[in-house]
Amino acid sequence: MPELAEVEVTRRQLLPLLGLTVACAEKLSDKNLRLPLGKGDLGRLSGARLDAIDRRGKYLIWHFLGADGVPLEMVVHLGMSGKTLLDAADASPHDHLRWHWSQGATLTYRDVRRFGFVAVGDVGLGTEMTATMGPEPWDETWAAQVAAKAKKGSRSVKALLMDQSVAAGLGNIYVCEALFATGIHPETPAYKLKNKQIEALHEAVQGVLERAIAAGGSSIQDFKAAHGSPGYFQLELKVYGRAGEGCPACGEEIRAIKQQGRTTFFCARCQR
DNA sequence: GATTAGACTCGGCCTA
DNA sequence: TATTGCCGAGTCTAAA
Repeated sequence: MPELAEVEVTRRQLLPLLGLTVACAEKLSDKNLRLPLGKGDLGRLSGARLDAIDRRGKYLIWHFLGADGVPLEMVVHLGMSGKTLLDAADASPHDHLRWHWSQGATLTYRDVRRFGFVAVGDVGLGTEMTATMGPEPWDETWAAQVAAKAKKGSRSVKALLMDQSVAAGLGNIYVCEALFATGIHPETPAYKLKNKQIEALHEAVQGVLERAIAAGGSSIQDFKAAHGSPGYFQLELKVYGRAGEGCPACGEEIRAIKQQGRTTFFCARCQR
């Protein structure tokens, strides 16, 4: 559940926990996540009341008031395959952490590949961990900030947008989709982009993410019935994962290439 | 030409 | 073989 849209959907799904207190938090697995939890980190959460959950890029920042009256923070990154499950209906060998809350609720952190992590610390941990991150998609200065970085380097627009210090929250799927929506070839050197193109990219990024969040949100409604993963699979992706299919705009075959070790999907006729 | 800082790419982390 | 992400190591490049 990796890119900004999925993280935001996850955040909204977790809001019912606000105001609840952690009875205890436990480790379910000996295996470390990307960052190992410090000894006693989970213990600090016992008796802590959850006051807010914020998102910055793909990071979730949880604000607690500790049992001793001192505020603390928990930072969660879902990596490639991390999920947070409220009152998980099943168990998995990939369940790593569980929080037991007042009023009987439980939250499970499940992560097959373990590229994600959970960290607990003092106030400011979340800010510290996201200090070098670029603007959020709904930041009015997004285009200006991205343009400044685009003019500096020599790399492709795809690589530029994938860089979290340039623009927060974008990943492989939504970068491919936003480039398709604006008709920009993914291998275009970033410094060649016109300001108008970057402004168009900003609009496309917002549109794609808004639709993805809406799709994820609506899929939560019928989640029980669907018994499937919300998000991508219900979202109408125009090019991502569609190599060999016809472009929805012109019918040209959608191509897949590798950039920075990641697959890029695009239409060579629509994107130049 | 040699040095250096910053930009950039790539492999590895994991599992199915 | 593939993969929604990220970071550190190593390489490249522009500038002084």
